[in-house]
Amino acid sequence: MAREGAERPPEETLSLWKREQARLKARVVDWDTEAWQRDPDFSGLQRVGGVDVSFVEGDSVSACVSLVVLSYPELEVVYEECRMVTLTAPYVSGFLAFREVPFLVEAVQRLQEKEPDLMPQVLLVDGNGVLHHQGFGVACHLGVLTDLPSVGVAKKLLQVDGLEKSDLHKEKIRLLRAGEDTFPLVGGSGVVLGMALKSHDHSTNPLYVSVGHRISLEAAVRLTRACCRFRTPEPVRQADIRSREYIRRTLGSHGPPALRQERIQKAQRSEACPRGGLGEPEGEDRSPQDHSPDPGAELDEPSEAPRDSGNLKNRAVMMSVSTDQSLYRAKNTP
DNA sequence: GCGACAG
DNA sequence: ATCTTGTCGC
Repeated sequence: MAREGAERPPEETLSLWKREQARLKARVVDWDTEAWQRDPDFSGLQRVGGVDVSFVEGDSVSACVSLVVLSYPELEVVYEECRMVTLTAPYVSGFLAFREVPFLVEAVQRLQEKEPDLMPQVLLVDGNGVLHHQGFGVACHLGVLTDLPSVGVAKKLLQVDGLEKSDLHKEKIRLLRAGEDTFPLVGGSGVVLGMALKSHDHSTNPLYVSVGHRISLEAAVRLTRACCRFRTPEPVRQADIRSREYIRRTLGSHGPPALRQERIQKAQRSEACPRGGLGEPEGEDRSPQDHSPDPGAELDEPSEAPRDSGNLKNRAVMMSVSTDQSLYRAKNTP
């Protein structure tokens, strides 16, 4: 029973969502709070988390939420969890968090219960941080609700506050050389909202990095860069790969019958070319050859004093942050 | 009708 | 997000 896509919520709901974003935005800390963030080599950083949500084709409410934790600097997966969920809110640009964040928070809570020692010291999130309509994208949202440092890594530019894919913007992209180049994304107010980062020598489209929570933009970009083996940073990439794989394993024998045949042929084609090249064909990092070698508190008054995000005492803070379910449930037309 | 549109 | 085909490079 693949339920059909949810419709756009009424203005009343969007209004409530905006208020919530404005309320939580006050809790965002956009500077470094951890010692490792200031260290040139990130010494002290040992665990980087990544989250992603993949969807079941033909079904806009069934999805797989995955949370992975990679060791740093090895970037090897030390924790992984995939879980099927039923989304309650539709996707509306600017309100991605209301669709995904409740499940991401739950994933972090389960990690806290099962393997507290593996709690990541920072989360890389697929989406924007402060580079957002209300200055509070999904990366900020998740960061604030969990009180974990977080970074927003988007694959497409969200055209907000004067930012646009103008010819000038495209020209700046063309000028990015080594796979480490960046240029600032300056909003209309003159504030730097994020950085465009050419994460890979052979990738055309840059990543759009912005502050999520408890980290400076400088450290956020440096960290993202340090986590990139391919175009997308490994934590996010691994979360993506594994959530997709989970859906394949789970719905492999069922799912949309009409599409199964092609799915099989695709799988066979992938196996035909086991080793992939380095380049990620034109911006996207979804090519069959893209497989890497292995398959696989009260923050009301932010203090300048660095806190250890790995300190489990802070996790209690997370539990205290309410996630009013009604706010994350789309009220569609009666 | 046209442009926008994180995931 | 998801789907698609081909193409380049090692």
